[in-house]
Amino acid sequence: MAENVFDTLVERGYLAQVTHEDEVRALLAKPGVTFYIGFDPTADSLHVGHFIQMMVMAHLQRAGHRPIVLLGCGTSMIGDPSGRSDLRQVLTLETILENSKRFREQMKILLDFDADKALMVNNADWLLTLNYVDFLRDIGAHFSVNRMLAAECYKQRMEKGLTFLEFNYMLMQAYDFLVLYRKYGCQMQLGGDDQWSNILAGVDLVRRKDQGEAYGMTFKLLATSTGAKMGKTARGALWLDAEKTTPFEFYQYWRNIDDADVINCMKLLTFMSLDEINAYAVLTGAAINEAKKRLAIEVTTIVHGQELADGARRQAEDLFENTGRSDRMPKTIISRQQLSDGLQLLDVLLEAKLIPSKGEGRRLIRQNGIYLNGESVSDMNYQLQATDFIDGEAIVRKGKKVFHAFALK
RNA sequence: GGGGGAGUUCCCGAGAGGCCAAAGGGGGCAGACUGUAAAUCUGUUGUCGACGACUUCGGUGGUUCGAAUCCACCUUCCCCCA
Repeated sequence: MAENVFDTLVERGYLAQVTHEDEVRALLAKPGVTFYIGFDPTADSLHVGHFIQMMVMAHLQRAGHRPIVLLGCGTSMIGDPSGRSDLRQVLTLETILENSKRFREQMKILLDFDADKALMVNNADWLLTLNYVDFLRDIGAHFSVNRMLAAECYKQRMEKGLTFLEFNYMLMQAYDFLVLYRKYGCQMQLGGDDQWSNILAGVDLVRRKDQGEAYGMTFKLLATSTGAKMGKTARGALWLDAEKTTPFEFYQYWRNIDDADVINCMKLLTFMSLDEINAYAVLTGAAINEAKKRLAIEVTTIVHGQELADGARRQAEDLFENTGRSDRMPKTIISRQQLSDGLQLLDVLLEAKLIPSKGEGRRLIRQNGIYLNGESVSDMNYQLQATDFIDGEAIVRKGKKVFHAFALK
């Protein structure tokens, strides 16, 4: 049954705001609509926030529409002030271009670029060569500063201060839409809900300049049931790059998600059918763990592929449900010579980066947070001994969830 | 261009010559309880050869027995006026 993809997006809970609900729904009923989402390459990897946007594009592409991924190398030179309380660090063009290469690769995770079924373009191609006066007369004339200042996205910045550089960001993004409309017949701009003001500006501009049929739509930002931003780890964002967030860490993030957020995440981050998801929604208590496992394997498979996802899942099972050791766990090699010379446990932990300092290590030991082969260590000056290596391996656990193997060579 | 204010530890934010490694909160980490969840409670949160020592309060110099606190210059940010 060919359902309207617009309804799918609504049902799965992506939708936040639409400029013209009825028209957009009618437009998306028939395949062939070209739409775009912009991504500013301000970091060297995409993260889960971008992943949601990619999921939306994938749903639309599967329904026969044509996505344009707009790499914002030009806009990154400015920095989007929307919803930010501080000035973005100014990046060099070199960094931006390097980042955009990675974005380009990661987009292929969910989008099919064969035979122009999806396009990828870069706004540096038209923004960097703009003539200032021409641009002001042609585009700037259509913007009301009064309206811009009233926009929600600048609220925070009205208190802390906003530079003219950043203030121009909205014009750049609006101009992007106009360019894509003219060049590719792109009719819709999508984005996270924080982009609503910028998207509206673009829709207005296309309508004013070309009397074009332009529409905009935003999607909810990934948030927990309590409203906090989701996708944060101790070391920053939850990245899609396996070098920055390992598949195991990635899997574990979803495996440990709040009960209240599992179903929502399934809808937003996997392609599981709503029927199937609803079957998980009835679970209560400890049974919800089944839903978390399913969520984790589904998302990890999409992002890292089946092989790595399975590896992550098995590592989790080995560590938490089975023996407490895994062939895949992080490992540090220790030589017999080092051991016989005398090895302080604290030094080794530091070396393996399980602790950032010895002070932290001592605190952990004092609070019973370090385990050697399953036994809590209480001696701060503990020296590793040959008997600690069972089958040539000593397993250290920090807290409940961080495992590390030390192998004797 | 003129005037005023501010930069403190991961973040917010107290401190106003010794009692300051610096209140309080948030966050983080660990423990208890659990279901690898949440909530709650407890402890902890600069570094090290650790009842001591060393390095931190935007930067550089200075005053002082002693400076996050006083002075000078520099720097960044904010506010008001133009």
